[in-house]
Amino acid sequence: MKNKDLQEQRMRGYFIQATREILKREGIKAVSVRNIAEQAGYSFATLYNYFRDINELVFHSVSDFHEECKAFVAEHTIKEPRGLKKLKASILAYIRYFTEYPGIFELFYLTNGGDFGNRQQTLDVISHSLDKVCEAEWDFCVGYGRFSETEASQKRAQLRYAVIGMLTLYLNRLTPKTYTEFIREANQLIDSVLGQEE
Amino acid sequence: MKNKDLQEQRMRGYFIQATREILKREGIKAVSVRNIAEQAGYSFATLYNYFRDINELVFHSVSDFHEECKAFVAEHTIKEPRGLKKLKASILAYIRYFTEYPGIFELFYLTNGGDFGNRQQTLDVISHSLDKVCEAEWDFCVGYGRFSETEASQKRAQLRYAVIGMLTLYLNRLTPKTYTEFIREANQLIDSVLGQEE
DNA sequence: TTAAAATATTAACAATGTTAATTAAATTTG
DNA sequence: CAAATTTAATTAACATTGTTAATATTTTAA
Repeated sequence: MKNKDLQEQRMRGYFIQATREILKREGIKAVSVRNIAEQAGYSFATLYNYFRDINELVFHSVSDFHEECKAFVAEHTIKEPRGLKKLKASILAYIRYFTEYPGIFELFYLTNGGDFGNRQQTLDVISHSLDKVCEAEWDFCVGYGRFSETEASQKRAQLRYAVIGMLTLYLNRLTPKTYTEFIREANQLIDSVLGQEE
Repeated sequence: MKNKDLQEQRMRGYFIQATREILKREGIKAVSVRNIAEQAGYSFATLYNYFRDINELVFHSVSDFHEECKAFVAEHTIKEPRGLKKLKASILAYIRYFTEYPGIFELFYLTNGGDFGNRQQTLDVISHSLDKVCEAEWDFCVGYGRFSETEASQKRAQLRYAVIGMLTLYLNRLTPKTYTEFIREANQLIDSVLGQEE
């Protein structure tokens, strides 16, 4: 029965891939059972043979996007010198990823997910998304004494929450009104938490 | 034609009131044209004689809830000594208001409002909601030299964003998992930003 | 090749927001 | 005060949503 599993996985993959594309391209409001199925090349009812409901499908994408985000940040900070500089650049790249794909931010933080499949695992991925992305750099900074352990953990928490708050207000409430202004505000915030590099 | 206006305002009031009640009681997912109309005692189509669409109705509640929130905070911090103590208590009360009425948090920060009526005004009310609630206490702290102007504005920004981020993760992503834990985390965050009271 | 099982599709339902057509109410006018 | 007209409220209808039940089709087994 190996073929069976393989085929089933393939089928699931088609729907997952379709969902990812729609999410990234048009955001969550464009995701519908019929939309996904069409993009996958099947009838909308077929979807229910492979997924319990549309939420399972949507939230399955979370881990994938988290990996993509990590790669995005790594790529855009590769030539930064390790330490505070790279830490700050990573946070800015994280912010930039979500401004480029606001639909993914919506999925991660704003979508009402009272009822999604892998619950706890998915929730954890989301909640510590920024922490994970910056993990190595935090360790590095603590390693060479830039921050104490408790200092680091305080600042990490401040940034974890503040970055989500900033993105929420900007992407969802248009505050600040322009991207330039928003990025300036983000820089100020990060500087004021991490301290100016000297 | 004074009666006309009066009657129209009354009618609008019935629908607005109904919307407020549903939002507070059951959150935004329970808000529907037919639901509102039933609670208001009219047919669902009547609603369209007084509001362009359901969004106008929903977002009209924002200012009201902001006032209510301010009153809530004032009431719950009335016996705190002015200054840092009262500032911190105000932020905690603000947080508590939204944990008691998560539907209102959803309305303020999480609902996709690409298209609501009084746009800019409503957006500003939301974005500076915490700032407004704490305005007097910030001024007081700056007044007696506890913080410099720039210090205050940095910390104010940090808290503005971080509080929204915390509430988002707690109410929408169940992190931390318990209310007790969440409040502990909130206290830590506020202390680490404002500095311990000595 | 035919019988059985698995899988995909169409049809149907309930709920959503919104608009058009229709009925009821209020107001103005003779 | 009664009839005509304007205003307001309701019912009907449509397009979209997620989901399930009933069919049609394809694949597998004998």
